[in-house]
Amino acid sequence: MYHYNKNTKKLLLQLLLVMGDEMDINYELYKIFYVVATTGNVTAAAKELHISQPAVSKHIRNLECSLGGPLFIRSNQGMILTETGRAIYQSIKDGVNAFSNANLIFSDYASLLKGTIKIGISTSLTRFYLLPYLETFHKEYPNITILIYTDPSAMLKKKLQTGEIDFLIAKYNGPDSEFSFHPLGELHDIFIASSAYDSLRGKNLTLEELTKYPILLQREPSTSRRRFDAFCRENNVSFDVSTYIASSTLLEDFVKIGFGIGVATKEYIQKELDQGNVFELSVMKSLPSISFGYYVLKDGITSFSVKKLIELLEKR
Amino acid sequence: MYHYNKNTKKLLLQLLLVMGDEMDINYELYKIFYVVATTGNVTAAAKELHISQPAVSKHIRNLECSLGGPLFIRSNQGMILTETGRAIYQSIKDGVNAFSNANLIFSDYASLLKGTIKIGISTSLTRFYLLPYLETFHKEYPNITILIYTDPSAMLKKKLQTGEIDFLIAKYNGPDSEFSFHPLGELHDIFIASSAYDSLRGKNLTLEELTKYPILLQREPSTSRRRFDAFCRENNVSFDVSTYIASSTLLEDFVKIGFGIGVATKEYIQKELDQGNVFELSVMKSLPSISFGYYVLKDGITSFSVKKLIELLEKR
DNA sequence: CGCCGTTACGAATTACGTAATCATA
DNA sequence: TATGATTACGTAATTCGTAACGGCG
Repeated sequence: MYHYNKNTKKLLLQLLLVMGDEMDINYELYKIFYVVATTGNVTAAAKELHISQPAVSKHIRNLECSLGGPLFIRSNQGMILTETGRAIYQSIKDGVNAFSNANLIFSDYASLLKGTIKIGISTSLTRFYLLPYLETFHKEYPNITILIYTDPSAMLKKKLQTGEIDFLIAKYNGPDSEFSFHPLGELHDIFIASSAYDSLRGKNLTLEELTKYPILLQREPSTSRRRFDAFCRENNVSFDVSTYIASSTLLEDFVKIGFGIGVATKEYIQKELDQGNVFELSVMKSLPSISFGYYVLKDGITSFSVKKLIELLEKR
Repeated sequence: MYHYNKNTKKLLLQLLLVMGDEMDINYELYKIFYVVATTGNVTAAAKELHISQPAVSKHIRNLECSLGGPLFIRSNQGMILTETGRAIYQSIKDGVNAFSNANLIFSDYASLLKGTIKIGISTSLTRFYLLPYLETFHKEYPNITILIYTDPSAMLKKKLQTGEIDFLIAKYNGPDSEFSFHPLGELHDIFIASSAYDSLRGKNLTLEELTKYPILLQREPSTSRRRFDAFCRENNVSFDVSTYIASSTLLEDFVKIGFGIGVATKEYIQKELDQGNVFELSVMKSLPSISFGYYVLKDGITSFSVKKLIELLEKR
């Protein structure tokens, strides 16, 4: 009744392996089985599967041969499950549902109903640049989890390498072999002072003149610091750095109470400038502007949600 | 990065159907995905799947194309699941397990660790014939459920037609279009009497002589009764049927208390004969013997367990 | 150079659909 | 005769494996 002329090779393998993982049966056949079992009808199943009736018939036969026994009782009224067929039906249904579920989950991710974005970015850049984008993004995709990592940029690059974060927003740091950089904007370092230095307000100063005043810099060996040092060397000036400050907000505070002249990123302290707590010194040779943007791994495989957020960032 | 050059036709269909049942993805690809995800390694997966490395690689690519997004991050160290890949992994694992489970269940049935046998058979035939076989069978396959249906044979044949029972053990009833009959043995109807008729013991009687005595027959319009009537017609004798008895055991009881001469199947009452409660009358013209055996539907699709039991019955 | 994944391509298999066949109500 | 399953068979598509390639430590 059953023609075991097929799968001879596979059956041999199976025998040689002495009960393999039972994964050797073509899963497509289970799909066909499921549809035929639920419809009880090869014709209807064929329609549902978008293949011809004989194809379905043959698939069922193949499954029965692969397993080694009948699953359906054929009649001119349709296909009725045998006892064995009924016995395996539930498991196969479970399998089909599980696969459908996998599909749905994938769809959730693809349609941004689910997902996680891990961003490496400094708090300053977050406040100045990222926050409004996150607000927009979160409004549209409220179920995407966003994680912000604020380690120093050197560590963030390591995390980007290892995949701990999806991408990194930071200042441009020269060409790189394993990351690709995409600019998003420009930052400008400026000299700032408080009312204690009101005499300097409005004056167009030279760098030499500035060196007469105490300068406040960030302590941390950041790229900003290195750039400032390079700037000084290039212009043959040397500042009397009175104090190194740990954080940029603290630096603002020191400037405000008149401790000295600070070097800060204009965009980060725009609010302070607007409020008049500090003012920008007019210097003839301005500090070089620096580009910031996002870094991603060069292979560029990113999740749907990351793609979408980056798309949003690049839109403007 | 992804080449959507494949499945164009299927994708079109999917679009036209506006979110189909999500069954359109080749389930084989899920199997491949599962193995690659668990091994984290295309090479190892290829070995496990008994196909070549490039084949696995291409399958994974096809799955990613079918779904519409990446599932793995490729590296020269192996394959790492993306967030989305991790998200669907569990469901796919569930599906694979469900299908494996279906396989195991099938194996249980094929190896007779599970199963049900529904037999139609009279109580007499059960006691006389079937019981020892069932004992043997049950000893070897204790987990097979055996159900005995003892309706009249006409109803049992209907149940066999509808599939309510797997096969039917009964006396031969002439050729049949939808059942096939396989003989298992012979039954012999005899005339019996108790000590009240001791005068007849040892005598070689003619049928005419027998007609002088009251005859006890089964009331129910069984095939046995019809055969007996036919026998009488053929031999031009007419019995004075004093009493019709409902059941064969009751008939024995009536014979035992000397109510008359009974017609019974020798094999069924062998114990009574051995115990000397009743004796067989020696009649010159003996009642015709009748074959009994099992009936199955002509298409002959039976479960593993039914096959095995029938095999046992036919062995001797 | 070895490991691992991908691409290319020709050969073999398979899956498919059309048409014909069978069986039953 | 109509419905539904199976068989036959030629075609078309897919799958597979071999070989070659590319990146990385």
